Amino acid sequence: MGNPKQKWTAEEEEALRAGVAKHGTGKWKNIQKDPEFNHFLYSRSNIDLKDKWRNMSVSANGQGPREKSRTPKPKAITDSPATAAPLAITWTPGSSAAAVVDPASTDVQMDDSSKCLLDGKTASKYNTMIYEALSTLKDPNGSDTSAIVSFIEKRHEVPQNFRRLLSSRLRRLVAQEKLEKVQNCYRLKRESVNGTKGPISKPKEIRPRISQVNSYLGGTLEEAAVAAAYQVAEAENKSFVAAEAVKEAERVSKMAEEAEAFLQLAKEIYERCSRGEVVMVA
DNA sequence: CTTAGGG
DNA sequence: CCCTAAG
Repeated sequence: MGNPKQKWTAEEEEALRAGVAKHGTGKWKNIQKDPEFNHFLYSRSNIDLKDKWRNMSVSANGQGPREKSRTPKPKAITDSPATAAPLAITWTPGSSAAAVVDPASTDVQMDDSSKCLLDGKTASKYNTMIYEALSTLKDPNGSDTSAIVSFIEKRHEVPQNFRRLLSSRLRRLVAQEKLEKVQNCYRLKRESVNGTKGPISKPKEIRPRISQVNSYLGGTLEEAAVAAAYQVAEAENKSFVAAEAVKEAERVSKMAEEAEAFLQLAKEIYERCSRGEVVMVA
């Protein structure tokens, strides 16, 4: 849950620079796959590397306009790592502008401003769709890409090339150990505090919330009806998930009861022993 | 599926 | 980060 925004760490940037130095510009997939860098870049895709390198380059150019001789993307393979892109930047979704961060400060901080509420929900719309599909399909062996695609297509508007996007997303989620891949099937994996700095995964509270039928404001009545149908389906899905959670809670509380009963038994045995009685335990 | 570039 | 167009 710590990666709706996924800020780049200093380690990742270093690995990217070293990777470019080793493989050259444009070999993003190789860099990502390289075992030497994969340790830092496993949660990034080749496309992410490309975007990041572009951002670092513009940042470097923007800072020192007077010195343009230092080309940040050398085609030639350089022996020495860390040739360019000295500054760290933060990527902003809405605009092409990038905020420059003080290079002196180690950006190993976390936003304690705690966007806890937005945290999980702000995740790429596609990730939540995937979780929705997997938690509903509940296939013990996992669901393959086709099953997931067809499920999502029933409730959300998706682009034409959605299948391709979906598979990339799935692969990345597997890499982040958020999902489990069996053969060609993907299964929902238990929430674990993975390598990325995620504080403590708070149990997501399940509250069926009636959201507005937006995105269809300017549409026809029919479109609104379709949207409403989607939301009904989604609500049903959520109540199903909620039911599962209740079952789990009941199971836990039953365990607690048994534990307490056992504790009572132990007490009694202790009492009788201290009175000198001989206690036989069957 | 991978890159490149625009949004 | 998402999307689209090409190899």
